[in-house]
Amino acid sequence: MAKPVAMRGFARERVLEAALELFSDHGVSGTSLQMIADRLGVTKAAVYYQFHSKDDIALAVVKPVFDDIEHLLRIADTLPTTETRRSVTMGGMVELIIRHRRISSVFYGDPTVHHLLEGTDEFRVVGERLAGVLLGPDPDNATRVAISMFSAGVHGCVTDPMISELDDAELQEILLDLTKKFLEVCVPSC
Amino acid sequence: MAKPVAMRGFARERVLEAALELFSDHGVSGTSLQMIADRLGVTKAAVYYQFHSKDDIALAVVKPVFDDIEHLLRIADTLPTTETRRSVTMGGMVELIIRHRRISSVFYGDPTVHHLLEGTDEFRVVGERLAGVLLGPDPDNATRVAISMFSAGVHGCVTDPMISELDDAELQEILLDLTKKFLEVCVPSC
DNA sequence: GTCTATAAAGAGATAGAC
DNA sequence: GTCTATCTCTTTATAGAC
Repeated sequence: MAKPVAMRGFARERVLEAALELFSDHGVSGTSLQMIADRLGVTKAAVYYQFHSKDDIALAVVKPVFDDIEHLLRIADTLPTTETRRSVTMGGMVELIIRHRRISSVFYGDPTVHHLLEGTDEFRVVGERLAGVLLGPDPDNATRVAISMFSAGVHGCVTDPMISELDDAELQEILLDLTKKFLEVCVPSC
Repeated sequence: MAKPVAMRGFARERVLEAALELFSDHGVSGTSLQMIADRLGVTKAAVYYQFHSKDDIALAVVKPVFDDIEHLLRIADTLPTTETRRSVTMGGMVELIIRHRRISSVFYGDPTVHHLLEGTDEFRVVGERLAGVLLGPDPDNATRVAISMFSAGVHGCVTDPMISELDDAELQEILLDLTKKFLEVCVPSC
């Protein structure tokens, strides 16, 4: 007899939730399948039933973020000018990163995950499209640096312990304001 | 007969150099002593002769950065106002991070290293003093977020592959300019 | 100061019982 | 779908020869 639909896939979600917490505490390389299993009170074999490898888990954890980025890029594609595409994408990224506050910081800057994403066409392509929209056509060096600093800054800031007391709404308001000012002053072509 | 002074400690430096390259490619957790030994063409035991543990290597790699931060903070301590202390420290950090371009990015945001540094009084204290100078007395939330974004942004940007073609001098010029503008526009108390 | 050898623990992953 | 048990490889780290 099949399990009710409402129950199906719950174990998978629990693995992802536990993995996310551990990844963000210890990094992906610093997290073992044993640690994930222990946190769930199950054995490694039970985890392997849900995912074929540790890489699979890491990719499944980040997937929702890339899905949202892709959605944002589809919206940006409908906009008429380079400038509006860029500013809408930057604002959208801020909201998106805060929505996935725990996830995005885990993966931005983690070399292990970087290599994993580079080796996964689906994700690499999204990253390249995002960079294309943020940089615009023929970006000069100052623009490149400003965009890089913005991206790293937002990702890094949302999980900075110094900031952790701020709730999502408050953080988003401040970050959107900073983003607007930053864009006006620091990106030459705006 | 003792080894000539000019030779002493060279093996140690070679270990640190190899470790730095591997750490920046694979993260600290993703790098094993075997990988370090292999890159040097020696055995693990030879590495263990120079350092008692992997943590020791990681701490020795970051030490020069913290030495320079401490030097910068001593300079900042001599300045009269909160604002000059902050702007001089921010500019100094930009130069310092570029000077240690390969090192600093490895460690900023790496959870393994974060825990290691938190557990080492010498380094934790420097980090706290730095945060104190950058934040100033009684920082509001917007200042906290701006400073956090600045720190993460500079660290993340210097090793962004998108930026890697820029040489140190060019990158420093752009980053110092961005820092100045950012400080004027984004930090409320300035 | 660098080696071989090895211990002891933990990693990722699989097979097969229930 | 979850377990026990196990395999194989790698890890950190030490002991002792040279």
